[in-house]
Amino acid sequence: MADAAAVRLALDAPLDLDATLYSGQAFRWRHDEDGHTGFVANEPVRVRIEDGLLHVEGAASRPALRCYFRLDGTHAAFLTGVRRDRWLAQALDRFDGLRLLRQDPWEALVAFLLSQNANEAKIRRNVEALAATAGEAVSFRDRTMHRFPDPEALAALDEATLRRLGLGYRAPYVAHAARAVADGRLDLASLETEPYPTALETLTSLPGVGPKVADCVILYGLGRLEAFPADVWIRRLVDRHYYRGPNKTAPYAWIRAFGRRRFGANAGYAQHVLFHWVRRGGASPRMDATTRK
DNA sequence: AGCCAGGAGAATG
DNA sequence: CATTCTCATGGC
Repeated sequence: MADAAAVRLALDAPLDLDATLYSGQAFRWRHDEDGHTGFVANEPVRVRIEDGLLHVEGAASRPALRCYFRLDGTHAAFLTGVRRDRWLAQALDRFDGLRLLRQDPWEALVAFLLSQNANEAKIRRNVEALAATAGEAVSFRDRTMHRFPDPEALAALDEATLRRLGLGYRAPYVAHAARAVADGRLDLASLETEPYPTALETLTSLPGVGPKVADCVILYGLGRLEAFPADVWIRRLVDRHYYRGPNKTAPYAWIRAFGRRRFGANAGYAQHVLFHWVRRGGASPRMDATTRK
C-alpha cells in the first residue's frame, strides 16, 4: 500500500479547501482534524494546506492532483479574466479560493443524477451507499474506504438493490446510465472533445438527465467551463436580479444564455461561486422569503 | 402549458 | 410535530 507517499504542491492561486470540497460539487470528502480525506482519481487521499502548500498523502499521482485541483493556472485565469459584476464581485470577495474541481465524468454523471430534487446530505449518503455496496475496498490510514464503483459494478446491481440504498425513483436512471456506459453505448470520454451542443444532446438523451443535470456533468465532469447549470438557487438569483422578461421565472434556456452572455467562457465557474455564496447566506438567507411571494 | 408523482431527509416554524 | 424545501425530470 502506498499510503505513506506524500507530496507537496505549490499553489498558483488561492485554494480554499473548505469552500472547494464542501460546496456541492464533490460528495465524498470528509473533514478531519486538520485536513480532508477523500478521493482523487479514485485513489484515497488526505489533503491539507500548510505553509501555503497543498500537502497530500496517498497514492494519487502528481499530475492527477494538479488536474483535479486545477493547479495549472485555470483558477488564476478565471479570477483575472471573468467579468466581476455586482454579485460575482461580492461572491469572489468571500470565496476567491473556491475552485472548480475537475472530476471524473462517470462519477459526476451518477452523482448529479442523484442530485435531482435532493440536498447535499442526501447526495452524499447515496454516493457513499453506492461505493460501500459496489466499490472496491481499499485500506487507507487504518481505515477501509471504498472506491467509486465503475459502470460495470453498478450495472451489476439490480434496480431493487439501488432502491434499497435510498436512491428512490432515481434508481432506474442510475441503472440505465450504468448499462449504457458498461455496454459501450455511451462513451463519456469522447464527450470531452465534442462541441457543447453535441455533449448536451447526448447526455439529455439519457433517462433522468435533463438540461440541469447535463450541464452539471458537462461542467464538473467534462471540465467545460462554459456550461451554466441553473439550480433553484441560481434560478432565484437570476429571477430576482437579472431577469426582466414576461414570465414569472426565467426559462432554463434563457438562464443558460444569460450566463454565457454575462460571464463568457468561464460562466460555469462563476455559476459555482455564485451558487456557493448564495447558499452560504451571501445575499440575505433565502434571497428574501418575505418580498417574493 | 401547467401540474404532479416519486423518495427521503434536512430545514423550518 | 407538521410543513416545506431540496443543485429536476418525465409523464400527463
